[in-house]
Amino acid sequence: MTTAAGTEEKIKAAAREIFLKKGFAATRTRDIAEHADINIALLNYYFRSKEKLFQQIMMETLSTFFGSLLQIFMDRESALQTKFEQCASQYIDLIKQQPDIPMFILSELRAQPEAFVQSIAGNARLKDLVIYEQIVAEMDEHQQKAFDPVHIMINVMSLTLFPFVARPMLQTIGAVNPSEFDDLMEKRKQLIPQWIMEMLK
Amino acid sequence: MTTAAGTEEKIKAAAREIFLKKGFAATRTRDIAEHADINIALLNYYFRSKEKLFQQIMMETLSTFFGSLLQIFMDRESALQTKFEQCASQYIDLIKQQPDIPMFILSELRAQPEAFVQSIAGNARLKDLVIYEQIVAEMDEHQQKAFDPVHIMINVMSLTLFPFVARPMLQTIGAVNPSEFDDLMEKRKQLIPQWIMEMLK
DNA sequence: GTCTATAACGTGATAGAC
DNA sequence: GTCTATCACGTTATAGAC
Repeated sequence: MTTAAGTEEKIKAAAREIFLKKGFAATRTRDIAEHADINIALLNYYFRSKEKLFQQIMMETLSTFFGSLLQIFMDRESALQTKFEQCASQYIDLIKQQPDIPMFILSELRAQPEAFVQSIAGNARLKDLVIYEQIVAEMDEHQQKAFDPVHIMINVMSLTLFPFVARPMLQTIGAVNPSEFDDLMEKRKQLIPQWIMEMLK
Repeated sequence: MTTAAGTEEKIKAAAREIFLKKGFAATRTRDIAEHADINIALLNYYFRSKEKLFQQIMMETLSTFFGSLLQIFMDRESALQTKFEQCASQYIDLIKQQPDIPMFILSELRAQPEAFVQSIAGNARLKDLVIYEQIVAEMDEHQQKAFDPVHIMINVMSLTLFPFVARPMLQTIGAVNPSEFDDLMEKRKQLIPQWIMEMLK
């Protein structure tokens, strides 16, 4: 019952790093074990199987990814533009620290269509969010009803997350070089809210 | 030497479908063979190895994906807004037919950082494109120099491609339901160019 | 709890008959 | 060209000693 100093967490840290980088199928338990300075037997002792370990990592990652966002979206006090600013700023900071998160979630969610549905949703549907009401109100005020408000939500996510997801491609086609990518994203913290507000007018 | 009626193409079609859906690591040659109604031996007879087959699929996919785009971007006759319209329209049509293309390219490009560099780039760097010049000119005209023109290129791609990439996630969080997704993307053919032009003012 | 050794299995690839 | 049968290997998972 007595767990050696942080062994379990050490394994999880290694698993997180490798799963996030290579995805479930391309990851070998050997790599995780080696990276955590233990052996495969111990990995299975703690987590029973590669699959179980993966699910745990996935759940925690989803929680990190959606958790902070949900608070912003449900705040009844803050103005709409403030929400967009917080959202862009917070996401860009989070993903700078763990750049593989978006790609990981998107690609593993594609592979396992239904496995994680209840862990994400279950609670809130998009149209129940405070931010969604605010978008609708803002569009009404400008007699702007030319399109579905869902586009706005999609755009916030697109403009924020896509650059991280597409980073290898963007570098390959020479759109950005590695050193200036961070500055570019820093600047987008300010630009994205502006662009989005403009779309509502 | 005599190839049986379309066997090679039949295998490639099956490989394309499965590789695009599951990626290299998660795909088994057995699945491809079964799907093509042949056996593994024949697959290796034609393509020597899983890796070789994959590379062929990848090259063709990259060519499909970037080929048509490059023509639009290099056209000296068409106006900037026209380019954005063509780009959004053409891409959305293309990806509607093969919805897995963007995710496939992005995730496999991450896995194989340098393998396909020369096949994509080699020819044109972003800043040599006609469209890039036009964006710079348009921003000058509006005394709009508040940000790097590269943001605009990134935004076109983000707004167009991200919804496809994030489709499983968007459905999971109840942002869109499967039946209305196509309509949403159809509408974006018109919206994206408008949004982008607005950003330049 | 942690290790070594090994079992059990799945996968990519080939040999050889037709 | 296409098949069946099989090999060779890598991987996950477990048994059992410490």
